[in-house]
Amino acid sequence: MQLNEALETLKNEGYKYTKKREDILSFFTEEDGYRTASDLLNYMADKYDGLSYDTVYRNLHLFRDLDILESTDLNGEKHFRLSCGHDEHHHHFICHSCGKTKTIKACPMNYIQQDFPGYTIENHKFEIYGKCPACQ
Amino acid sequence: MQLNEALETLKNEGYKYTKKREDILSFFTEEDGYRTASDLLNYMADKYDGLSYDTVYRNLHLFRDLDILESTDLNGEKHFRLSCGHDEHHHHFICHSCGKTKTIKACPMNYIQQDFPGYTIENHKFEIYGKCPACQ
DNA sequence: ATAATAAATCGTAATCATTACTATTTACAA
DNA sequence: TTGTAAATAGTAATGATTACGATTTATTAT
Repeated sequence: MQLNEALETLKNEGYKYTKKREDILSFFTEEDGYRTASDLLNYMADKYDGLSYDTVYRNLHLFRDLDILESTDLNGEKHFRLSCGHDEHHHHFICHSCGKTKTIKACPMNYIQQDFPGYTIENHKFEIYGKCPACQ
Repeated sequence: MQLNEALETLKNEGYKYTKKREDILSFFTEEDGYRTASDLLNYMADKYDGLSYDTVYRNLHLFRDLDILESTDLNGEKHFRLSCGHDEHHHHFICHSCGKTKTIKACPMNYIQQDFPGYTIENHKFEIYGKCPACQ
């Protein structure tokens, strides 16, 4: 997902353009990997004095609802990254040191759907955690 | 993991027996599935007036360190269940309505270890979420 | 261009889960 | 039964997140 594409999505869905929204999106297009609300607050603090929590969280949740961002729970804190929505279904290795990810193409769900008769499967999570080569 | 086995582990590791610890363990042996600290507090409140947060969290973490319990992050809240440590490696379907689990025997890690040269893999998580037959 | 208005943001407080800490109590070993 | 380290109570602090009235701003209609 690119910055322009994300801004386009916002416009198409009837949301207003603000410089803050562009900067939030820039943060995620520049940063490659999972980042927290607090990472974003730090980044934005350089440019804006007294940015509201409300603004940060409202936009993070809006962007996630619009599939511009995706999120995962890590150590009791939500982490966000640019959505991979357009790519084919996959999962992530996540470096617990730098937050960067590597795509896992294999998805175990293909093999085991039939093992759950009577169950409603709503979603699933497959993540590998460790250190990437750069963080060794 | 049974109650007696868990109490035995505590004793062997040099921890003291208390009725509160037994009751906490009973909660998890009676309840089959993932439960939160707050679920446990509710259960214990019936028997103990003014049970301390410290006691609940300290014991939850102790039990997890001793592999009596295992935990997972769900909706920004830690959920605990009896450990499946002795069984062969597996994962869980988790019912988001009642917290009960179903074992998933297949583990995708077997297929993809070799796709991460230069990476240190520390752990992984594979969970399926949905509704179990009883909660439909 | 200007005014109207709905959306976005600010400033701040509230909430929820979790952690921390001192004083007191208790299990257990000598 | 007494000494001691461990466990707990009572409560405050912390960190992430949510909430909300007041104010500002982007966009639409005039």
